[in-house]
Amino acid sequence: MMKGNIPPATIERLTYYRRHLERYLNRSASGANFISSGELGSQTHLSAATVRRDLFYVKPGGKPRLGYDVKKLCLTLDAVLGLDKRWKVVLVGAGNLGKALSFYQGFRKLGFEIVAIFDNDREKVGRNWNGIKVNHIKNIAGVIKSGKIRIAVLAVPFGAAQGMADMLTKAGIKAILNFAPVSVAAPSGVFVRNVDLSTELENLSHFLVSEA
Amino acid sequence: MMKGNIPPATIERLTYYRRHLERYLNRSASGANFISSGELGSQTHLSAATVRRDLFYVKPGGKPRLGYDVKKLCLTLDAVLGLDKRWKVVLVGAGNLGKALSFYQGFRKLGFEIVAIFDNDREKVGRNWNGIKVNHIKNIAGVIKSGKIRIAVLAVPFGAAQGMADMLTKAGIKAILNFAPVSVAAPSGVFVRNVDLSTELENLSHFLVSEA
DNA sequence: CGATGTGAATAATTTCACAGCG
DNA sequence: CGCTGTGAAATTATTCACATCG
Repeated sequence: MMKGNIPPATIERLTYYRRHLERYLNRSASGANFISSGELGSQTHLSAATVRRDLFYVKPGGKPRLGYDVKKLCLTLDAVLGLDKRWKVVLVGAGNLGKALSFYQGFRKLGFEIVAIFDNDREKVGRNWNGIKVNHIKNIAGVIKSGKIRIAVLAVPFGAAQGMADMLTKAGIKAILNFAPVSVAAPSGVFVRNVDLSTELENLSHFLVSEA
Repeated sequence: MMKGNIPPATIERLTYYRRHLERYLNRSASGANFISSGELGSQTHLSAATVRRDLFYVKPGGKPRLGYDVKKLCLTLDAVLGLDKRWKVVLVGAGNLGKALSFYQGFRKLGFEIVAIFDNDREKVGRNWNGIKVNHIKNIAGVIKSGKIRIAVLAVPFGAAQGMADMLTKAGIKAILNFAPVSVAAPSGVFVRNVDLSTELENLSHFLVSEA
């Protein structure tokens, strides 16, 4: 791999580019198909300069007057984003959000497969969601270790998040996507990404009150 | 209001601070209760310098040797973030994600109330979720206008997102939280926030492949 | 003192602008 | 030509460091 260091802001946009390029691939099965930084920018609502600067980090091999070979660019982005592999994922928390995530089609298409779901509520244990049985949390370390699973999605309440994150890292998890409304900490070497749905709404209301 | 211009990165963190302060408020009902930038920083996994710089934008009125009056700080943040008001929200898309969002407790607590849910699937129209009947999409403009609703949450598939966003802005929506895996555009004066669950996972896999 | 508030320094990100290639 | 690739400039964000206040 060894890709130098790509800024986080760029990584985030690379995933957008990849998704929009997918449409291109689907539309024309024909051989050579090129896209310019300007076109990709207008599709993603970003400037051509931003697109070129971002792609610069991954050595996209664009051609003057033509742009980027879409198929080749996708392969390059997949390698950078780790989408050329399949990833087993455990989901912790079988509430409404956990359920939505377990049924979310987008994950599997990108190579992320939820292989186990855990909760501490005996009421929920044993239910079958999208082909996966909800398992009791006490079994999680065993499943992670025997399956050599490195990615976890956390969809548990505020108070339970940090404790679960600790349990996950102890069991060998290396990357956590946390949906609890509290940012969780992890030892270095473990990557945590916090997504807070309420925060996102608050951004909107701040915009509305700062207008006028 | 008129708060000067607060950087987007700071706004995002202000919402975190607010959430963590909530715990403080709940724990001690006693009168004066102060928190320092250092304490707040260690709770949120940020540096004291970042906390002070962020709060600087909202004139928090901290006291040397003591820190910030928690109750007063909450009120200040609420005003900046628009949490001292109640916001009516429409939800578009009654799939699994839409369902999780409609049952999500966090929104209502912050003053965001989902008052209507829309879908174009006749199969789903009429169902009752958390006290709200799923309505047909054809009625959305009327509901938005008569309710003077300004915030919408979009949880529809890729292909439907931009069209729906256009319909929403035409009906008077001023802020959109978009969960579709495509960023949508809107005229200036309308604020769009894109949240892509797949993107978040891709950040994790990039981290895992860039290690080693 | 030990905390805030805040200029100033540093770092990161975005944007510009243009040489050079096919 | 019209595009990429890429230094350099501009902007934005973070961190430092310290005067100041209760």
